[in-house]
Amino acid sequence: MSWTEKRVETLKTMWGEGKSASQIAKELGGVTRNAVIGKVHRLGLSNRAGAGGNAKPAAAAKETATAAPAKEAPRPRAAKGEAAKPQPAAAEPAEAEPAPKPATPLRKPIVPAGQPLPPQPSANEISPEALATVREVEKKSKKLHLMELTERTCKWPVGDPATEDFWFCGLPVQSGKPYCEAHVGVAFQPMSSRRDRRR
DNA sequence: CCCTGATTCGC
DNA sequence: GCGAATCAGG
Repeated sequence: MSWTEKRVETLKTMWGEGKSASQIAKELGGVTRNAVIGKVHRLGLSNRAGAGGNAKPAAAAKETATAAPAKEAPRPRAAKGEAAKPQPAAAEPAEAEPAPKPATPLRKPIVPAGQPLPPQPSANEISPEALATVREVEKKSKKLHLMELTERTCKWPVGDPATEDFWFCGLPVQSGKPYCEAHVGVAFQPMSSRRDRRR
């Protein structure tokens, strides 16, 4: 497919209407959203500024270069069958989580027999609302076992690690975080009403 | 995971 | 000029 005047017209119109590149591509057919975006840029209307006068040049000057002139990153674009992969490799999500964890680290779910149970993160020390939510979610939890956890399953521990009544939430995690929405909510609580247990 | 636009560069 | 691949963010 080529960019006939008619197609370009449709593109301009839709883009002007705020339609997404993928929507436009779908409408036009025979092109991908990349093609649409590429065309949009070439037409100089990337800014979403309706055709005509561009009152907002912007575009350039981002935060890429910053204040490090000495260390210019060339970022050679690997193309088709050429060049190697300068990619820094993906990170290992299963390990190392800087996120504030509940009282029970999932480092080692196994608990030596005869040990006092670690405080249940879902038990005390959290707001009533959050607690209620967690309780709710626990019902829906997938009850996954350690080996069943993936990068995108909630790793919130539920139950007694020393018994069979132990599993991980397993619900879909919230982008990035190690937990599902509900558990992120309680895990990232700004410690405050953390009333100390008299002890 | 889904999605979005932005950019680069071989073609 | 084109657009896939990639990057970057939601």
